[in-house]
Amino acid sequence: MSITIRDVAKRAGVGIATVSRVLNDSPSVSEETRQRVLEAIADLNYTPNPIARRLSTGKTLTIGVIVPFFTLPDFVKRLQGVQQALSETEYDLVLFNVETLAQKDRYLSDLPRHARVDGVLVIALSPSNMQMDQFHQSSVPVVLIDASHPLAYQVVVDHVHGANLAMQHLISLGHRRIGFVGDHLNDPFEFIGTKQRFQGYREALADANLEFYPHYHQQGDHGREAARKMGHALLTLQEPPTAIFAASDTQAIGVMEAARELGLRIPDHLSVVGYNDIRDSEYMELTTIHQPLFDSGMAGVQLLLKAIETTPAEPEKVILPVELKIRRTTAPLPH
Amino acid sequence: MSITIRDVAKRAGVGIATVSRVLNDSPSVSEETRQRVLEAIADLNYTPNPIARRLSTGKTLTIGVIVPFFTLPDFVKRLQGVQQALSETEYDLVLFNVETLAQKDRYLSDLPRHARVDGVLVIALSPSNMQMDQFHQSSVPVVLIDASHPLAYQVVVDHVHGANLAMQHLISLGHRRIGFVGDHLNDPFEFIGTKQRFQGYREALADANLEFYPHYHQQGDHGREAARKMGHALLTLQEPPTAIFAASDTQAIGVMEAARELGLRIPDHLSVVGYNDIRDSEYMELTTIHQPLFDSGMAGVQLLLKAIETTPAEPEKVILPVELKIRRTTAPLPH
DNA sequence: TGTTAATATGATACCGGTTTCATAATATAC
DNA sequence: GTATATTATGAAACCGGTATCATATTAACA
Repeated sequence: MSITIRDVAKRAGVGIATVSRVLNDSPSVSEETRQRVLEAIADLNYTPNPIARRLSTGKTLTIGVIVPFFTLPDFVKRLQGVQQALSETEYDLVLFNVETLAQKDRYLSDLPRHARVDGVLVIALSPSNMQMDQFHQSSVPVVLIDASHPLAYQVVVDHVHGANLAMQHLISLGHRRIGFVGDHLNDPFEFIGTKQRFQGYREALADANLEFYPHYHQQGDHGREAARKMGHALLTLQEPPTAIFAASDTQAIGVMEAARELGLRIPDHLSVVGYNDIRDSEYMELTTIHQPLFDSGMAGVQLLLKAIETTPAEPEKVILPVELKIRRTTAPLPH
Repeated sequence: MSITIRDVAKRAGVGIATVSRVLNDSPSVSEETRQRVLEAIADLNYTPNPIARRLSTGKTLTIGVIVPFFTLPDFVKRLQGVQQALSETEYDLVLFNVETLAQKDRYLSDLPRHARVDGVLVIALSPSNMQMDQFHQSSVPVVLIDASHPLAYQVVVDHVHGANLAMQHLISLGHRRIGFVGDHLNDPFEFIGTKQRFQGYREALADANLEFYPHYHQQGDHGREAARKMGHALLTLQEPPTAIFAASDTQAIGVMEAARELGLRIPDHLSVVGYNDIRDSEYMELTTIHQPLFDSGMAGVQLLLKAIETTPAEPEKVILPVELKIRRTTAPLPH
């Protein structure tokens, strides 16, 4: 059917090994022969069959990316970084979207088998010990982005620190009654960011000798609407908080909507800090913690490619910085 | 290194052909032999190498998906439909993100070669005649989603009709001065939706015997911020429109922001209709044209798989319906 | 019971590349 | 001018599956 290396060899009057050498830029081909082969390749409009190459070399030139809820802006942004970095290489990106725990387990168990991919990038999901074990046994490198496992390569952000930054900012503005709006702490996917942000919230309170009031802590589904309800709940307490730290910008926006509905002006009556610094945040002038979503994807790819090429002994860990972006949704506590 | 079919054959005391038969559920294997082979497979923890299988069968079990700006909500939603549909099959999804014309051409030219993928799904990008030709020559099926080419399988939405619905709604409410906020008509990517919506706008005006005022037509970059500026421009005209049809919900939101800034209440002072019915729209109670983004992805996959399996003669075209969703951003023209 | 049909199975060619290894041709050294 | 090192090249093995085809075994039938 299609043109193979043997057709080219025949046409150029050489052996297939020579054609292969030309294709792979081997130095030991005479200039004359090389030209003849290149001509035959051009004449026949030949391109090597990548599948055959993969079988023969044992490399799939493919990276598997496992990502949960890939329509959510945070994950999309990370995925975009991954995509961008991979597009500059010869690797293909195979996408696995996870929306259920069953899918998570399925992909994490399937991918190390069969040598389907040369490496796996996992976004925001932490594999079990058994799953990590399978990766090691099949010697398929894994890199976790915003997830953790002691034996894995990781690209992480210190969300405890990020939450601390947000809280310190509010505290330094004089706020003492600070609410927290976040995701369910017992989410079955166990996103590490969720727990870490809450931990940072509590740490910062403790460091400032402020008591933790459980009713200032709201947890719920992710999304603007759920956050609006949580914000409403906080703001209609007998003694409402004067500032709210939201675990994501999306949730911060929900909180601000709740405030608006209740006739509270931001930042005059209520200070709000978000997290992630998504696209909309700058536009909405939201004070937030910038986390390098896109860069985390890029860094993950770099780490993975390194692991694939050199298979070093020690798993590496890259920690990316967070940054407080002060905009217009926070202000000193009025007295 | 890893375990092959030959190891299994040896262990089970059979030939490799028999193991292959067991793997592929061939009926002509005695129950006893089958059990012995299955046992050997389990003992050795064997899984067949998919690359070898691909080379041998000539099927890659892989679908290439070309999508522009895959972080934009509309495209993500379509992609999600594609992903969902593919996850129920044995096909892998290889993602190609397009952000420049060069990338578009590169992917559209590369993918038909080499038999890298069994089929290609193209979202919102229309291939050139030459590119379609290459697909035909290499007999790699293509399906276009929300894009067009006379010789391709297509899943489309009639945006002319959609725009007409939006306009008829506004006109029936008594509006006569209706602005249009949309993307650049001469966008180099030539998204068909852009032109079609504008065409629908003009058609509806003509049908209602309303004149088209060029200064009521704003075009600009996609995105909320650009739309806000366009909205501002329209609303500060000497004789501003009483209603605005925006080519996307994101843009409609921008327009509404402009209105708010100018102290105009919606829908009392200004009616706004969007397009797409993205997630936020329901929440914001935006009157909009619902277009089945997710479903278009699913339909595209179904069409593609059919094309791969049966290679029918005639390219098929699936037309998905649009629907006007009347919510709370449109009202009768006050007099 | 002999013959034919049906069933089960293994040997082997094949998919289209890469890689090893032996060899022919040429260059260099003595 | 012969011996040796270097360079260029092709034949063939290999990657790990699938598929064909010939054959051995068993069942069905006259």
